[in-house]
Amino acid sequence: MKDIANELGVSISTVSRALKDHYDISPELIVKVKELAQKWNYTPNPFAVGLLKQRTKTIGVLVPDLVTYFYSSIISGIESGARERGYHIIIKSSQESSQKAKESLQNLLDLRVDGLIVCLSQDAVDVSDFDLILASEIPLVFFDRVCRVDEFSSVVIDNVSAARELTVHLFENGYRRIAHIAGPENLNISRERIAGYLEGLEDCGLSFNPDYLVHCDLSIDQSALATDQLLSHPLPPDAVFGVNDTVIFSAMKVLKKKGLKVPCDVGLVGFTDEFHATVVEPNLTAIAHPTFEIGKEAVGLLLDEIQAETKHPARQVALKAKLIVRESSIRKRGGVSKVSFEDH
Amino acid sequence: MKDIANELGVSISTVSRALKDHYDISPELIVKVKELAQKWNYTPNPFAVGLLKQRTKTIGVLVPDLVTYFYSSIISGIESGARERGYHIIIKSSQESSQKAKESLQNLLDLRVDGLIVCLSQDAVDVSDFDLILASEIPLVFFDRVCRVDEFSSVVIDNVSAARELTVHLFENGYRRIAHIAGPENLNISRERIAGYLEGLEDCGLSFNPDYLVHCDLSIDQSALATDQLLSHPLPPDAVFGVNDTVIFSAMKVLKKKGLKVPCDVGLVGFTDEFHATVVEPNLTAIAHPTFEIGKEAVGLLLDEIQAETKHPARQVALKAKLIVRESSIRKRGGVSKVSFEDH
DNA sequence: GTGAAAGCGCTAACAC
DNA sequence: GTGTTAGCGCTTTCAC
Repeated sequence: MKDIANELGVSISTVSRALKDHYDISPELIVKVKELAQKWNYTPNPFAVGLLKQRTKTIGVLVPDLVTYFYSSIISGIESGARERGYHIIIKSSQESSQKAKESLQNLLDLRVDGLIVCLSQDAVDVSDFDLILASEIPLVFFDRVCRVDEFSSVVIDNVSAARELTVHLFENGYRRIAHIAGPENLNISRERIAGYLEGLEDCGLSFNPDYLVHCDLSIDQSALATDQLLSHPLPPDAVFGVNDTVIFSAMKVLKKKGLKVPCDVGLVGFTDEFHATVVEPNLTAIAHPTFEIGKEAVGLLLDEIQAETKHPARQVALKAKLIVRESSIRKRGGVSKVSFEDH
Repeated sequence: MKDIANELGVSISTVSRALKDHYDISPELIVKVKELAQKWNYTPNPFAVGLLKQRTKTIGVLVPDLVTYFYSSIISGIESGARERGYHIIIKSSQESSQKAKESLQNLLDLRVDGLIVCLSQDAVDVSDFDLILASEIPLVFFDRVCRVDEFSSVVIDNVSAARELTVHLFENGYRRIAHIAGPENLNISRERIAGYLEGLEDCGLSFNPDYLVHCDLSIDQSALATDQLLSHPLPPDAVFGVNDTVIFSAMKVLKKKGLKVPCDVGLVGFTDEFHATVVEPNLTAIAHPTFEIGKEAVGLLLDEIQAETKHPARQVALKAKLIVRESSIRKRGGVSKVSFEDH
């Protein structure tokens, strides 16, 4: 910029104004300045601008894990939305640890991002970490695993009604002993899906058997253990509804190993994203998350808050999740399993 | 910082020095300053530092797509390596378009990142976009899909020997008409895997049949078409080696739909990452990419270049890829298919 | 051992 | 219409 000013024999501020089409700079000068800027491919130094304006056009994204399809596709939505509105994203993974989450959050604050999009880590119990954010007045939007929804905006899916729908779906397909492998109780997604499961049972006139509700920490190993536990029951369940992907795939492996057939002996449904569900055999009946949209919506809410003149109240957006019926919950005509046979 | 100086009745520069344990600041002062900084949770403004030092502790990552496991797991490796060394990552997706890649690259340069990690988009033909980077002297490391390896460092796997190994593996399992669905020829990965395929055929004393080498653009639809084309051959192949994940999964679906059994009628192998391969049925024999390590290695090379006093020459790291033998290429004992039967 | 001052690149209020 | 100046937050040379 200085060079341009020198070259054209004008002052730096004139150049600055010319570059932003300020109303009272002579048109010829504007053209000349812009040509030169182009030629020397000048781009404004974001640090200088950031220092001056206290904004960075950058948003921080904190997810529990980068590898899982669920998160990577949400990130894809975030990236796409951010790009459209001229923002950049800095990504951090908490690796499901609230300790690392805290550090990353601090990092992002230190970097002076304009806003944050966060999904809680699995072990997030003490959510007071977010006091810091509240104090700093940096807009934050949670997605999926949320907390303090009165204070921060969030994007979720309607877990309760989706879980209810899944449960009723299993009932309608002849399953009567419907079990649920739930996630950690500190997470809203676990609690809400349990609630929906219970509502679903009630809708169907089934009584709740506490033995059929087991918890696990969402790891492959623990899910396998949970499945084992269910199967070792004197009257084992004839259907399992899993809180998420990992749990369901793990359960499926255990069932196969024991020689139990899905959907014949045991029906299987879960919350999952679109990709995996169609790759396993049998294809999985599941609540499909609109992952890309979750990302888009989250970044939309966030940028609205960032660009708002006055402080927004927290908003909560619940996206519609869809039950996709595939093979794992539909007993083939005439293919009544021994388990369900005993039952009828 | 100003507040701390005022509070303690010293100058700003003293505070600055105290915070970095400068040798000739009195120890008591250092303690006091640090306490206050802690209390008011002061963190240096990265814009001010960036402006002054012309470095940002930020690296830009440009990938063809964020959703695919291959890329998301590499990003995970990058994030992890960057975190360890105190760097942050800004992520951009080119969505496989070289036009978008160019824009993103420009964005990242504008942001004054300290370095770049890039994987070419599928249609990258004109690699002169990178002249810009060379001119700007910002370190750049390519991974997987690379170009201009004399000018930029890169992290790849040894595609030629891996493809060769795959081909020989098929031969050893009784397959004789081995086809290859290749990717776009502008990509090094396609060319190298074709080369390995040809070497493998030669090793086995098989002659190369040009009909058995088809190209596709890596999309699901085109892979399906390519598979159809191979199957419609008067003497269709008894094994298919696919250039990557998508191609193989697509081929598998087509084969299933036509009622052909894998591995019995047609053997199937490919280049893939670890997750999907064990989820499909039959499990896929494949060259496993050490994705996390690719990311780690790339960020390692990059940070070495960033932190080097003098300009490094470009380095090329080739990681060992491993053949993981699973079900899709092993004919069951006695289970000779009609196709292979004709052949023997 | 500590302070004053310049300057990193840019903008905007205020001059003229 | 255009130039001058102050200042965003910080580091560092030079002075004392």
